Amino acid sequence: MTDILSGLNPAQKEAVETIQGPVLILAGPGSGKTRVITHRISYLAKVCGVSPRHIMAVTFTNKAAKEMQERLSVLAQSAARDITMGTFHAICARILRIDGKTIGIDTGFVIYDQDDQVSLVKRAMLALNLDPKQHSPNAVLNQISQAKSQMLAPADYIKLGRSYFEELCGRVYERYQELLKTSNALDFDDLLMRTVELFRKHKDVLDSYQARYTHVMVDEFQDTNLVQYELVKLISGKYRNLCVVGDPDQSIYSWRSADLRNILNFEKDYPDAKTIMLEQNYRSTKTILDAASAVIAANRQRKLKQLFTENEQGAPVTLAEAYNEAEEAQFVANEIEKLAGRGEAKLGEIAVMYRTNAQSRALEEAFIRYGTAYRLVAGTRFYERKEVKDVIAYLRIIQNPADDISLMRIINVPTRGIGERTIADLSAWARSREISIYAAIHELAENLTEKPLFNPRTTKLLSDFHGMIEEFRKQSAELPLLKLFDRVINRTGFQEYLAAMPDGEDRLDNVMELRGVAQDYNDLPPGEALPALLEGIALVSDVDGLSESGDAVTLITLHQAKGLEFPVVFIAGMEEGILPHIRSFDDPAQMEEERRLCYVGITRARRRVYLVRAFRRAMMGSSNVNAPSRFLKDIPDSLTSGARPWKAEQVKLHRREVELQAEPDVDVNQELTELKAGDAVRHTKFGEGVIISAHPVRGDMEAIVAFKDVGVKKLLLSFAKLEKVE
DNA sequence: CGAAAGGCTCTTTTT
DNA sequence: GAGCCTTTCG
Repeated sequence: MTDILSGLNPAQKEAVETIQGPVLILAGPGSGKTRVITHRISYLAKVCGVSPRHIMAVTFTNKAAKEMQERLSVLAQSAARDITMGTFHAICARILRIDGKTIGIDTGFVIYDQDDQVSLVKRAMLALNLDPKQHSPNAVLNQISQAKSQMLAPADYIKLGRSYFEELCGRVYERYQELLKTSNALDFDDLLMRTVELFRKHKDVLDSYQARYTHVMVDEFQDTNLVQYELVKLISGKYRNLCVVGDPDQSIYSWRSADLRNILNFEKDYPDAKTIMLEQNYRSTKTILDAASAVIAANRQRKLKQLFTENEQGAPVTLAEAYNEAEEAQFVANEIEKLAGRGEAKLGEIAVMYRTNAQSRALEEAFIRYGTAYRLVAGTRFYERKEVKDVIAYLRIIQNPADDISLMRIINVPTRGIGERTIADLSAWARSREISIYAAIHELAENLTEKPLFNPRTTKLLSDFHGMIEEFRKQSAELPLLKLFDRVINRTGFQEYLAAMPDGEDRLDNVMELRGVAQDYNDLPPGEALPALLEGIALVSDVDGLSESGDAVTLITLHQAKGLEFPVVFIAGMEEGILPHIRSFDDPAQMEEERRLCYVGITRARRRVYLVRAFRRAMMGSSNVNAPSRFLKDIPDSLTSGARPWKAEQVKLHRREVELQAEPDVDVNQELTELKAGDAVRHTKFGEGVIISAHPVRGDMEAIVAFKDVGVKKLLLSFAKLEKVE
């Protein structure tokens, strides 16, 4: 047991040993937080003899939960598995599967993701004769989600409604909940809110959970919302051994209703709480820590910490600038090649971080050109692909035919002659009777309606579809999951349908990848495998797929990077409008969050940080000139090296230099590079024109040319037969 | 009804 | 630049 405490500093030791009552651990970046949590659990189990069954540990991602479980090597595997560990959403889903029926939730419920939620909002709006083009369904959904995060039922929300928009959202919210109910579905917020509802309405259920969980721990507490806080208050209510760990400076999810007040007010809610500060950083060099501190120091909403490190000074933070995002990416790829070449860092030790997902594209292209291995952290993007979602929709319908959103997705995919008109009529009819669409089809197919709603042809089509789904449903109880999966792919004609598409092979690959995911569940009994698979899919997070294996550069958003660390970190897009993001400009609170985001990024690094910016950046088609990020100016010169300050002239000079550089792996045809903006040219087919712009692309030159007769064209100069005209 | 083509909006971040 | 929706034609 001494080994559990050995190697910990006094603050860490205190955090591990304080197991009675409420505890707030304020853990700066790199302060050994994860270590403290795992040691604390080990300590509880091994030293204090607390049964793992009585411990709950809430993590921010599934990956964090899995890793923690692995790190609990002091404990036997089976003991580690007995600990309730996972994200709030996963834990709540488990609770509702077991006890949800007490508040009227069917155990077979499906979980709606963002995509499904938007579709559902649209349906709700259409049903209310509201135009989804007038009010963005996304904005409405946002309001609904906010309401749910404050545990406001539609009626409560409507009462509060002040503006016209809020009144509208209230009505949509009401209908939205009705649709969820008929679809036997819960959205992400429901998982949390309805668990609270369960506990509040059914004291006996709450009692049983309270009796079980003598010790509750919550990681990343700064990113919890009010419902989540309420949840842990309830669950830990009997024993009050609640330990929350977090860092207000790393709170970056307010847009998801995370509420900084949770952590700032914890001591008020629990006056007897013990607060422990972990202030020694073991991760970063002194320089990196100083730079990060300089950035965060400008925030007003803070709980002050005195971070320090005994690590060496280390290299200065490298500042770099590029003309545009392509050049920025090239700089990053080039620099990584140098680092790897010098043996300074392996590819797997390097991460490139950015504010928006769209920024990954240019970086990927550069890495492809350089032949640099990389992995893009975007696991859920895979599940967002059409073909993947379609197959999932079939699987969901099999488990839960009431799922209208999934049904609408696939009722005519692949096309089977059930058109828009039919679907509209069907859905209106179902709504008028307050039954699900599938239930309506069922009645048609079984001839349960008094008078025929559709012509014989349509009725036949619908009843064929019904027969097929019924067949699947019967098989799902008998067949192993993979067999069922294959049956669905074949019987629906999905395979041929994809094969016939232009990019069919890729899409088929994706479906096969999904099959690979299903394989993990294949050993479960037929009745259990499908629900388990669907729940697994619904609750994955992006970083969950991030594997340690393979030597590759990690491309990751700043949000996803929270909780991770890398020896070398690049942050790309250090520009006004990107980081800080333009949407935060008019709101000081949001601006502070951008600052925290920057802070999180810098503090991920152990040895080296590069902050890179582009002078010009293409966004949503058009190209903008961006000023350097204000955060760069907060880092003292003494900590940095590289380009500064930025002047337009310098950028232009730099640009010229880079243009003169040959591409790294391909020789650009000298003749091609001689064509430049303003040159008059002649094309064999398009006739005469003028070059508007020319820039290098993958060892080639791409030119935008305005032709006299045929208008503006984009051409690759190696292919296009362009002749210079004097 | 279905395929193809053109026009439109959107992108912050995600369990 | 891309996915989604609408329009148009067969």
